[in-house]
Amino acid sequence: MTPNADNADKYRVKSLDHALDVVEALGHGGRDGLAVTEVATAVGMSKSSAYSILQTLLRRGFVASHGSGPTRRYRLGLSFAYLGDQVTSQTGLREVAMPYLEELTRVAGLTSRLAIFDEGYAVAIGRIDGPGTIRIAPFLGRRELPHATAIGKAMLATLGDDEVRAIIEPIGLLARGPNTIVDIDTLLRDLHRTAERGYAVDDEEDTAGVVCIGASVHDRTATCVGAISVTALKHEMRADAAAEIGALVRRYADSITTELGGR
Amino acid sequence: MTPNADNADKYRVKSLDHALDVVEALGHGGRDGLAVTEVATAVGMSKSSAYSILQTLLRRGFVASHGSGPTRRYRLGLSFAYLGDQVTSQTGLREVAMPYLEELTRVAGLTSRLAIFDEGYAVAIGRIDGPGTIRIAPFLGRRELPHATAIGKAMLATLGDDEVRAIIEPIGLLARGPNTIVDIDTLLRDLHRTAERGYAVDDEEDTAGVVCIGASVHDRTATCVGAISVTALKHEMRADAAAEIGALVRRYADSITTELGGR
DNA sequence: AACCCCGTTTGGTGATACCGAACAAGATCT
DNA sequence: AGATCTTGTTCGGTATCACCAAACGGGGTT
Repeated sequence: MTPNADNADKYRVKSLDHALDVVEALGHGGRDGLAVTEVATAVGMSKSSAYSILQTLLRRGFVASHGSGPTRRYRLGLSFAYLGDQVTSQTGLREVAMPYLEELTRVAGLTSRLAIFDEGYAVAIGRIDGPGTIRIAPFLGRRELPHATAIGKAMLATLGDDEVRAIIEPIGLLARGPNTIVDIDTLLRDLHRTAERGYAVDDEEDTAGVVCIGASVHDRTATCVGAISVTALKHEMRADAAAEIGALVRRYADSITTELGGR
Repeated sequence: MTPNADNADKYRVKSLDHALDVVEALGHGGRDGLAVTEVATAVGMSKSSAYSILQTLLRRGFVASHGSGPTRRYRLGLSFAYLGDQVTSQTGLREVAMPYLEELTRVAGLTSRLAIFDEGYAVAIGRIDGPGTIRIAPFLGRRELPHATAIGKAMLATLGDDEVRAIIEPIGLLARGPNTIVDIDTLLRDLHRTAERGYAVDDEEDTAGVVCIGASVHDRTATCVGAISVTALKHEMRADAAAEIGALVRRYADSITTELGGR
């Protein structure tokens, strides 16, 4: 028995893993949720197993359901809203930064975001939507590539070359947009320029047609604890406006840093 | 065997229930998280079981850990930030309402919130913090009593008396603050007045020293889909200011309703 | 009205979740 | 600095239970 024994199952609770599959499936399920059979096929398990898992999550408020009988559908419940808020609030950074983000969005007229580092990736923990009708980069909590985003490069630029290499090495320089930097030396040069001028620029490096400008935030020990950024469509931001916006973003980042007692 | 057979275990995945206990414990764990033993005692299970659950959640990004050896501590991971954002975004209401909330907070100088109905309770799904240093009612996703909050009463006031009774009956009129309405007839009178003037007032009914003013939001079928509110300390809001703020909140709620094509 | 589809229920069994106890490695105290 | 205590981590066995296949029943659709 135990034919291959990857050792990957050590301290793994299989049924919990299955339940997490269900949760993630529901997370991608969209507005009207998923039916039991859809969940079962999505995670590759039997209908009745999916049913039991859904019932358990339902009783605990982790999923909600509407409809009954053959029209019944399940989606994630409000418990996740509560826990997600707890997580993003646990970083005291968010409480301090959000008022500045609101002002930045109002002044610049652009969607702004707040992100932290998580195992080498940039993860947004706060967002203020701009007046535009289209929603750009709307996700919180999703890992984003550090070398392809303004928010990631702003944070990388605060580190030494060897630290950057150590972070990038396991992730790799994947091409995401038309201008993604896929060469480590080019990236390091870009980061040096970023450090000099005080703000990072993502010019269609992550998504075609989208430009971002970001700047880092520091705590009282002068270490980088996060970054803020604004996002715009390419045609909204002309080349000469970038420097102006960059200075603005940098100014707000510095204000947050100051309130944290940092730099 | 099966000595009492409550029938409560039907379609219950016990190990998943245990894992949810762990998640909730971590949710209340605060900034620096919980140690394995703390988790085990909090949920009432063995150390090794808690360890396996934590390891499984860790590998999936649902918890994060820092430290190692005897100083290792666990807290909820950023997956919850992502899923929580998904949940609150699934209600299209949030995307429409948040820009108005931002403006309302700026104009009124007070923390404002957006809430929906969830099985008779009011649940906040969006928030813009005001300039004050103290954080009032900061939670998202937590169920709040409908009869004791401005946001809840604003929604109740859009219903008929019998519907209100049907909602209140299973919940009860629990006393929360100094002025909580604990009598159903008094509540109904308050709701009638709320409907007439267009905004609800919570004058220390939920929390001592805190007053809230809320107004309901409607969709194109004229049914109430949620409510917004502002929160202030009692000494910040004089009696004559309430009517002014009430009209303001009501105006912003109407703007959201209009953008939804409603009323 | 008949068909079909899908949510719900049931029962059995092989896998496994849980526990108790031992091991190891920092932290704390003297 | 050394001893001791506390706490995270590992391991093995067994009663439990998570999973599946198949059957049931009720809406929705044609």
